[in-house]
Amino acid sequence: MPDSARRRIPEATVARLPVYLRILLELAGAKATTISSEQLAELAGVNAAKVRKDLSYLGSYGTRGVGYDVEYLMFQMSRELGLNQDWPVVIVGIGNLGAALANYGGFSERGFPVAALVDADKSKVGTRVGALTIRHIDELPQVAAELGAAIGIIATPAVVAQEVADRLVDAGITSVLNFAPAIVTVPPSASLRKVDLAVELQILSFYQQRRPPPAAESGVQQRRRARNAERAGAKGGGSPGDLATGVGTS
Amino acid sequence: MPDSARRRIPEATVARLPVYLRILLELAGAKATTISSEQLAELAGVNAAKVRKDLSYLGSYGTRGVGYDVEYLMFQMSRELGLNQDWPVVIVGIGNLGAALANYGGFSERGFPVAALVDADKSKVGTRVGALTIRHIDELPQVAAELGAAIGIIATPAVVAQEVADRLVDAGITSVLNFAPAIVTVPPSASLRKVDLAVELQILSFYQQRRPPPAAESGVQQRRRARNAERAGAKGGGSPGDLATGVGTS
DNA sequence: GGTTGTGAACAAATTCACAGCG
DNA sequence: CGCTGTGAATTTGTTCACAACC
Repeated sequence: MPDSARRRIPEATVARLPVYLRILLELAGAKATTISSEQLAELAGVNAAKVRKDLSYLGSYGTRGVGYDVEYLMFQMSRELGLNQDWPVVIVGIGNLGAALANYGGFSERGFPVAALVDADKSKVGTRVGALTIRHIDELPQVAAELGAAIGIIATPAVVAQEVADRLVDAGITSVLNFAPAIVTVPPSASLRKVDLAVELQILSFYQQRRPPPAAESGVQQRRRARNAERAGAKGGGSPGDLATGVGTS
Repeated sequence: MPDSARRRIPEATVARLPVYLRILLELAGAKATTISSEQLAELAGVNAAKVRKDLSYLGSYGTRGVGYDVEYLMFQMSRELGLNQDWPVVIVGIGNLGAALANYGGFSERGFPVAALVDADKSKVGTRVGALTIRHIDELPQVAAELGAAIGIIATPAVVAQEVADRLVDAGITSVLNFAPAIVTVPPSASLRKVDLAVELQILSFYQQRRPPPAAESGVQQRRRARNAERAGAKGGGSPGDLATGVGTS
């Protein structure tokens, strides 16, 4: 199959690719060279058929009887996800959450350097958080342009979330991650995702009282408890016996 | 339809109920007495048919030709979600994120008081964060028992996330919200949800380069740009023009 | 033998469209 | 007339199961 001629990748698959990628990264660090769909499924907490279907949307990058080459799969997946380049991020609203996100190393590590902090509160402007100085939200267009930022994070109170989203879009930002507990919309030309912490707890509350959920969201296979599935060896330089501590179960 | 005889509520619906509930809360604060599925859909950023289907799983609480009674719907929904009572929460891992979550008022406000903070780092134990003193993770069973905590939040580094989950479950906690970028599993008797911040950004990165996503996750209707969809009419006592923009909130 | 890639079966979720009721 | 509640149609996502291939 040539490099082109690819189907449109389903949304559900797109949401899982980053999880696979993180696992591949760990595998590569553990010197694994290949991995089977069965093993990857185990580590990702999903079904093996799903892994194969998901990966097939990227192309036919596996080898029958062998599995997938870890490095090559990582490369293709990163490319598909657009993670060859860094995507600088602007955080709007430097309260508790905004400041924590600014200090959170996990973003830069994974290719999303926090490049600017912005707030509407003039008493905060000029203050430093980590290595960055907070700037005023009115400067958003300049700030975004300077950095070539494409992603904005909203960590403001709910009441101003929509206004902030509008200003982000006006400043040329096309991807928005909203942490404010409010419904926010962006034009079709931009993308939006949201994380509502209290909503997550409320969902848990529902299942707290009744039976547990059907299958625990996007992860967790009940049979075969993954448990110490950490360090996944696979055949490669690494110690060859320790993959998943229970891969070929059941 | 009597009070019993209810279908099993689909997972996708459960995930949206808290969003509706938040909107109803704002509406009630703005003195709205009734709301139609059309208006609620607008405010929630979803399709009206979906709202009606979702609400129908709770029972037949609407009035044809009129809409839903805001207070009554709130009551039924809270009951269904198990939000009549508070659910004390234990946060494990008081780093940047854990501390921010501890200080985040949004949890207590919505019925999830942060009741205890726990960390493995002895130099942190005894330290205060807000009104709480950090305790050692070895005390988890006692802490959980003291508070009757049912929900645990994992805000630790990825490597210890599974171990922490195990200890939470052993301590009698049956709902876990995982912020660590690692796959964690819990026994079928417990529930699990996860929030992976970097994964969210990576998903956005995918849509950044290509066309925008099919319909922007669980919100946003492209047609009828919600925008100033604020003020959801609704016949009620309150000044009928001021609903959103700063609903009852503080 | 082992493992992928995928068509086909199945299941879940969404949307349509309209009867039924206030 | 307006709006709910819901069967039916459609779309999306998951899982099975097996031929193809290394």
